[in-house]
Amino acid sequence: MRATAPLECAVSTSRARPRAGRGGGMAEYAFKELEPRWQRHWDEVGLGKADIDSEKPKFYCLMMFPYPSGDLHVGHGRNYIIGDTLVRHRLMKGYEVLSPMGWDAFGLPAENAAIKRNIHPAEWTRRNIQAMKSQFHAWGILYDWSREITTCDPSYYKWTQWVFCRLMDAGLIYRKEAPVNWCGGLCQTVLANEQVVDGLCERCGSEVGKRNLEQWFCRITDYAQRLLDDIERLEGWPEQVRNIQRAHIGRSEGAIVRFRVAETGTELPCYTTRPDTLWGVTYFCVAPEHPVVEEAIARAHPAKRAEIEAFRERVSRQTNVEREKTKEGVDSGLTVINPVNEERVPLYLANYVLMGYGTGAVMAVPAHDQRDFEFSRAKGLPVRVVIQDPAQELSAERLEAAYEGNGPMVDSGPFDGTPAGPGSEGVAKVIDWLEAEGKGERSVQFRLHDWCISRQRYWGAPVPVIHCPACGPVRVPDEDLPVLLPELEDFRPKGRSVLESVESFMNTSCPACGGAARRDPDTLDTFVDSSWYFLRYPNPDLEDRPFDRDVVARWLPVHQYVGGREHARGHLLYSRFVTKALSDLGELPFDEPFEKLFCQGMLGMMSYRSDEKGWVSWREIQRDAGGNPVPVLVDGKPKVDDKGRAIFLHEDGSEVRAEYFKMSKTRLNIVSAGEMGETWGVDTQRLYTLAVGPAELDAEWSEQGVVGYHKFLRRVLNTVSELAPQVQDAPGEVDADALSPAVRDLRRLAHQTIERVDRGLELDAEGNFGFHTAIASIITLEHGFGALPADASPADRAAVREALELLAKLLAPFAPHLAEELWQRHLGHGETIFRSRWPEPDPAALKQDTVEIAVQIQGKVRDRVRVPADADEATLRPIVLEREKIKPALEGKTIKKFVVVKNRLVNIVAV
RNA sequence: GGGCGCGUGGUGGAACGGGCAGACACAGGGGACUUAAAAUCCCCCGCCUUCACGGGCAUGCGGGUUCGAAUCCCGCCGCGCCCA
Repeated sequence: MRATAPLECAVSTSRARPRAGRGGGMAEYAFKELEPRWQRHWDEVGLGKADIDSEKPKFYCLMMFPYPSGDLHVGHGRNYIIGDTLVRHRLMKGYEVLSPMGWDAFGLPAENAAIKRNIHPAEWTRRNIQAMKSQFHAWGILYDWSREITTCDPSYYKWTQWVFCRLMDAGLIYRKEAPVNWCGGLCQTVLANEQVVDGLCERCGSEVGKRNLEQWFCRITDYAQRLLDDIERLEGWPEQVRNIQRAHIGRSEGAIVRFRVAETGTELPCYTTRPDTLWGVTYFCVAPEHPVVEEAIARAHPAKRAEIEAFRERVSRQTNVEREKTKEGVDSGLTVINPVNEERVPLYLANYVLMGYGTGAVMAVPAHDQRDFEFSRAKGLPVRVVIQDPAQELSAERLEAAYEGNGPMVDSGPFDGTPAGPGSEGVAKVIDWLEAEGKGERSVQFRLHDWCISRQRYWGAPVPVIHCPACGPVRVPDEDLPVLLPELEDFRPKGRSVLESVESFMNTSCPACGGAARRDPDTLDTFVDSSWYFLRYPNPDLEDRPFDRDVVARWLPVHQYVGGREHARGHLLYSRFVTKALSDLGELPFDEPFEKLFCQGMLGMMSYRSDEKGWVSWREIQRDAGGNPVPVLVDGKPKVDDKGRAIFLHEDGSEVRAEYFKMSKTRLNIVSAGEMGETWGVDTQRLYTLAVGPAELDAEWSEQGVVGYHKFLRRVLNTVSELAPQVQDAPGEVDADALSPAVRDLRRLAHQTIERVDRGLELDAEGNFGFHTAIASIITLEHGFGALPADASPADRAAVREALELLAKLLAPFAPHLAEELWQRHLGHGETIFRSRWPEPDPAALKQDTVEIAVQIQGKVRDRVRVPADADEATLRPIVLEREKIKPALEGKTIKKFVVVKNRLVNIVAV
């Protein structure tokens, strides 16, 4: 693309501006000095403080609060840098901004780390909070620290317990014995499904087994339909996260069909989404844990009995993932009667049937379900086709895979010929018929399970319940909250609840009858802590309530939530649920917590590994002058290993292979936040973090890239420090009509940049920000400045001054320290730039007299021509047709069409 | 296997509702300044072709709609994510 116009005048081509050399007045970019200086200044003027009673429009910007886990690397920074960029932009736009921060300080990571280091979790947590807080400060992130929340603080978890009590009052809390994921390794505790990855513990990597425990559950399934329906309202959420939630809730429609055991008459209700295939049932499966298995054992011959028991025992040790993969089963010896045709089919125990889903019993239709098909082939069970493929005749003998498509029903009694298939009319008709015949009924099922909220660990909020021998479980009265977590020396897991062995904690009296009673020894899942924390920030000091209804009504739902995609199922779903439950209880006047959500991608970096040394630091790799790793060459080509990974040289001469990963300590591919700030400054980090690529995508951190943005900031400083003194005495108002052409161009560019930056700082239609394009446009603006002639007119000086101020303001959300330095030190303002007014583009400044348009013939660009702005066909036609590149090409042809796209192009169609 | 999404230079990526493809940056090349280096500044940089002016081909591949397609539609191929 060509430059807008060749600029003859001195201002606005960089070429014309003599750059000062060393000692020639070039300002030193002393980021180490100026960054802390302005951070102190912002503290002093209380820039991060929110006035909760302000009348101004409000912006509640929330960044997911972290586990206080220790050192931060630049990859961690992305979340907070994105949030703070928005915060500073909205501040300048005149919003009252609430930007709080806190600590998700309870939970396994804190406890495991504390055990490993042999210090108390409270102390470990306190230190980490200290370290992280000062890092946030050093990053220049504005928080209202007077609203800081720490979930392990009794003044906070008192209200977490209060939330539990409200849910309990609402009948949403219950106890049940349930097989739960049990980490037998370091954690020694129950894990949520989200914490089990590929059958291994997410935290410690140990194998996860099964255990039956009496647990506290929360009836989130009561809200499944609403949680699903209201996803439609979350228009400010990424579509991907909405999809994950829809899938996780997993609504399906079908029927419960009443099968029964032929030998004993026991009812075996079974849920199916495909009642149209009922006539194709050739066997029946139950989970090995199903109660009916006891009947089978009781009636079986001894050999059979042993087989069943062995199978059940073996499956009990399998993880759910294994169970779904392997598809094993054993005949129970019993048979089951299919209510639609009174046929008797064999009853199997199958490992892939899980007790937790539906009724733990499934009908098997090998012809129309692939899983059943595979199982039937393995066991030699019959196959019966009951839906015909309209494309080709299916027969049970020749079938090579289940047919799961649509077609007419066959061999299905009264339904022969009915169109059937997933979600078809046949399904609906069969359900109506089942209901009419009393053989079953319509049913909606969800994949979502109730939320297990109890943990057998120490580092959590105690469950505020007292077990009384006379009254049963009684919740602790509100006035007795909090139930304090006792201070323990030894809090290591011992295979049961840690608190159970603390007699002084356990022994208490029943709040109902006053008799001797025992406390509940479990602690709450940390997802409970974080399911309501956003309600506390606007009123963190309330002592008699968790939040003030009127205050949260004014400030919530959170206007912009920023955080990682990994919380799509857990935290975000639980927060939505708790908000709805509290809303139903009349505690809240809204039922969705987060209006808009943005999920940033992760930052990664090349990591290097050798066979002998394992992972090595990226710092130890040999590099060329440009800072690029030197590839090992074989026959002049870069050497790669069998997986195509490039080979480089370690500083000791050994070969290492490169692989890209998200930043992690184990792979040594991290850049620590502190080191980054030391070397390049936090403005450089902030700018690079946002410029490196679209914020919603993962991106690769590179040292060379960092340097590029550092140089840009230095260039900005030079430009402003050189030009500002020359326009100090310029008139305050810009006389737009008196500008030289070059300055007019500069002014137009500056005002265009306002539009571009504003656009990048608002969510677009796809739910993404455009930080990187906003920064690109600021760079373009900087390129637009040139040297100012000594005899420049007052009007030109005023416009250059305006453009310099715009440059500083537009840069402010991204590189706040440097922008403040430019604003106060170089442009001579007495108050922080963040209390100056964010600029509005001037429509007059944006206007152009002439524009360059493309001239196409048959859709191919043949010429470019400068024409008056907004010219119509009548004006353009004579200009274009006389062009020396166009005229000959149309010789002897008739123009059939003359398409004009205003200010962009004309397209001539001629034959 | 199902659902969703994505394929643009050496690289990350721009292209606002179909309208000049490659903004901006990194990497690379050349030059200025300098005793030299660093720093800084300037120029070039999709592919092919041409001494040059220019021309041809280009947004994974093949079709279609349109005056005009990276963008819309259909079919392939490849990748990613989520759920199995």
